[in-house]
Amino acid sequence: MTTAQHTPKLTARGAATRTRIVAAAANLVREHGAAGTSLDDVMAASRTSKSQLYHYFANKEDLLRAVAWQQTDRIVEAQRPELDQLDSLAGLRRWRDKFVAARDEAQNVGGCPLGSLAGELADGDPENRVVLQKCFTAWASPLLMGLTTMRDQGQLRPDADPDALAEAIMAALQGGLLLSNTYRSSRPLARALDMAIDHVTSFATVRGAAVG
Amino acid sequence: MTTAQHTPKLTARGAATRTRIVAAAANLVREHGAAGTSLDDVMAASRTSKSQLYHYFANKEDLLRAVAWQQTDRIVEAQRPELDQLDSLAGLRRWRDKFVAARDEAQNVGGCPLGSLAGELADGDPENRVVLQKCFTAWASPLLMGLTTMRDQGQLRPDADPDALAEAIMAALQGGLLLSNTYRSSRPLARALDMAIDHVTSFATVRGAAVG
DNA sequence: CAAAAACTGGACCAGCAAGTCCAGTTTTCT
DNA sequence: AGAAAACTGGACTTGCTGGTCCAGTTTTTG
Repeated sequence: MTTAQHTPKLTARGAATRTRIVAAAANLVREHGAAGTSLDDVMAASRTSKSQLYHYFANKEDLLRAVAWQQTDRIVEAQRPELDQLDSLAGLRRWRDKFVAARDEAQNVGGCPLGSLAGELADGDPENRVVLQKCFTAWASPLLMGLTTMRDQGQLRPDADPDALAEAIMAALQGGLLLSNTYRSSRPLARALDMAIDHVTSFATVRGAAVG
Repeated sequence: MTTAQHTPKLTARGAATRTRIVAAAANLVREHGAAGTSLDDVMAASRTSKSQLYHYFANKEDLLRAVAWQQTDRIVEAQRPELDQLDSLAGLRRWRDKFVAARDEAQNVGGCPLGSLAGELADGDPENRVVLQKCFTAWASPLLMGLTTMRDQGQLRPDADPDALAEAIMAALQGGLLLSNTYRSSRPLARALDMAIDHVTSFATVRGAAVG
């Protein structure tokens, strides 16, 4: 992904410091949520000082936006092996399995790092929403491409709308993660994703069913 | 719904005060989220004092749990006309339409009041999760009953699992609301719910299709 | 009608939050 | 080399937060 930020000129050391800050903040946000993460925590975890934070970021929300980018990179990167072959029903199912397994490994604690960020940031600065939208789009992009390929190859009927399908899958994913976190069980997520995949399957042609 | 709390003995005035506090807190939480709502805000909005808050609630989380109950009541109550006839595909679609319309009326600002509460409370006191689970269950309950009826009446195939269907619908709903809030558009919600209803439809019998 | 219990108001506190300031060091550029 | 710009540390300020305390009033109850 490498979602480059518009950071004009940075020394090697400066860039490293900035990266360290964002990484530390991302870890904290993943564990305690955005509101539950103080700048002091970020300072301690990244071994930096207040003035450095404000040297690299305008304010906390600005830092949080950078965290959103980083999370997106991280998520997309972690799922690259699966996302890269999301061009068949079988590939979609592998992606689902990996996701559910990952949640179980994390004992279903903590929702989607991007989803919780969205919940806390979406009602703030309008700039936040722009960033979050781009993050979701970036995340869904491999999904969208895979679905488009499937349709173009004739695995899905021509009337299948890859855009609508991808968006619905993302919704199922987010909602599933929220419920799974609340119930401390991967079951809601699994059911939500199964529903989403069944939905895609309902657009499959004979050929698509054979491939998938 | 009337999810009664275990409030031992309360004077008429005391009960009124308590209700006033919860209602005010619920409004604030709906607008600014749980973390964004201070007890001072609640005091001002409910015309009460600190000591009253702590007379009726053990601490902020306790108040927030009461808010979750109240939100659930409110949600279920608001949708009673539709939820009561959720025993056909047509009824399900009416419910969907009402929901999407309501979101558009609210200009898609603010996510699900219960969903955002879940995001912020689920990782705190374990008691929080118990309450949230009960809230989601209460919300999904009419859905579950409707789907069960549909299966028992032969509108859905015997292998349809009302429990799984209801949970998947809730996930689609929550995820759809999150994305709709982020995109300030009801489109993601509409697509997610359409997917969910299509999923139910895929279990419909000839008879069910006729009724729905 | 009194005493007990329920209720109320608001002053107060300690801690922590984001954000500011500035004096000093290191790196970069010419 | 030497000035400018980038970078660094940390003390400090201001405001708010959840939570405590207690003195006083109202309501309930024996």
